[in-house]
Amino acid sequence: MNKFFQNKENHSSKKNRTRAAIIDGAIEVLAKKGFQNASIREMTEKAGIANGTFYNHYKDRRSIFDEVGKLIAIELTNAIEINEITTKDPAQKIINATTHFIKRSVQVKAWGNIFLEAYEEIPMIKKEVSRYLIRDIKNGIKKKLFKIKYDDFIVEQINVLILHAIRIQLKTGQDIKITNKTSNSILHLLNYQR
Amino acid sequence: MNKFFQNKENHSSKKNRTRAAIIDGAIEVLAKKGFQNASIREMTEKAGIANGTFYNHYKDRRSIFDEVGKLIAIELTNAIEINEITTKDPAQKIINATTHFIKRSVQVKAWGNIFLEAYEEIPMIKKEVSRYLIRDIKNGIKKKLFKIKYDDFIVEQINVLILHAIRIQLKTGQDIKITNKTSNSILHLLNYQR
DNA sequence: AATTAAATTGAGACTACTCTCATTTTAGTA
DNA sequence: TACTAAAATGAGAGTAGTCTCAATTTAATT
Repeated sequence: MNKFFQNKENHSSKKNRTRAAIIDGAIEVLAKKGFQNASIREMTEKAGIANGTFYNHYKDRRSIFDEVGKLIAIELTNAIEINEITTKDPAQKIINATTHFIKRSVQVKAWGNIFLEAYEEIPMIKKEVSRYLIRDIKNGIKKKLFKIKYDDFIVEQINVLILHAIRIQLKTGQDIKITNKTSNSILHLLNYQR
Repeated sequence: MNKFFQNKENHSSKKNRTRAAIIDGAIEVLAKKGFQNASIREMTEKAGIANGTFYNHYKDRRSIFDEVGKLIAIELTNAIEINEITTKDPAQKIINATTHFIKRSVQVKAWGNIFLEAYEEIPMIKKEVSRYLIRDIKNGIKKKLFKIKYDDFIVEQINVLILHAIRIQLKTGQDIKITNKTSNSILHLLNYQR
């Protein structure tokens, strides 16, 4: 089992270590079974703790899902931050961010799968992953590169295309062509003047 | 309860009438609870039949979901056929079909909700609802109206935008502006030369 | 009307969970 | 080391379903 969040808490309090174990267990089960079929029993089994312990830390399945979803959104957004490029071209920035976001989501399959399910369910996630996109779109519009008026709906449409690229690649394997086509379509939506 | 499919079978055999009752019941429950939480118990209650009767007609929840999903896809595609316009402009045809498809999906909420869930799950649905779209796209490319190469992936992207428009309107109410923005984005994806 | 075939019924055996709580164990502190 | 507060435990009560099958009812046929 991937102990990503446990490893972060190795030297933290017992409470935090147990929470992290639950989180890692939950990620495994949520990714494999989806929210509705992810039982708390199986999460605690994977985490190596007793069933009842779960309830010392979380109220129910929904609350662990919320926490896991947010943590994953933050980790995936990190992939954007870490790989940010120095160009001033907003189109380039968007393509770069999109590419790395998709790449990471597909490489860490459990994250990708949970992200797909959590995106519509947890409002904070939409915000978290849209930050850079919104900044670069507004910038591109100001520079007259994108011949559109700014509109939240177009941001959502772009997100939906990104989610689709992730979904496909989680199903049929990593494929840079899919990501490139997605980038291309995003620029079309933004009415990018080449 | 909406008895749409039962009404079609009013003068059919007992077997067909019972099946139709199960289908109508299942639609109600699937729309309200989603696939995973739609119990067969509740479906048969709504249908006004005994629990065990379900199993004379369907193997399990998945098999009724498949049938319902396909029936709904066909009904929604009907909304395209019925409203087809005579223009030869493929762009117009696509916008018209999209508009009516979204409208119907949003008006019959149960259908819209089930369609959203079934689209990725049941391959036949993707095919069924893409038929007209593919025809018009190919036509538009031939006429040099859409400056792209034909690609199944772009069809999927368009579908994904349509699904998104439906999802939003099921959540926040019918809104022609959302549909229009979606149509506009579809033409952008097709690189439509105005 | 009698017969047979088809369809329906619902009790109940199974399965699989959620969540609580009295008890035990562990960690941190004096 | 002894103490105490925090955390973990897991048995079990409660809930909610799936699916089967012997018995019954209904429909169709002769």
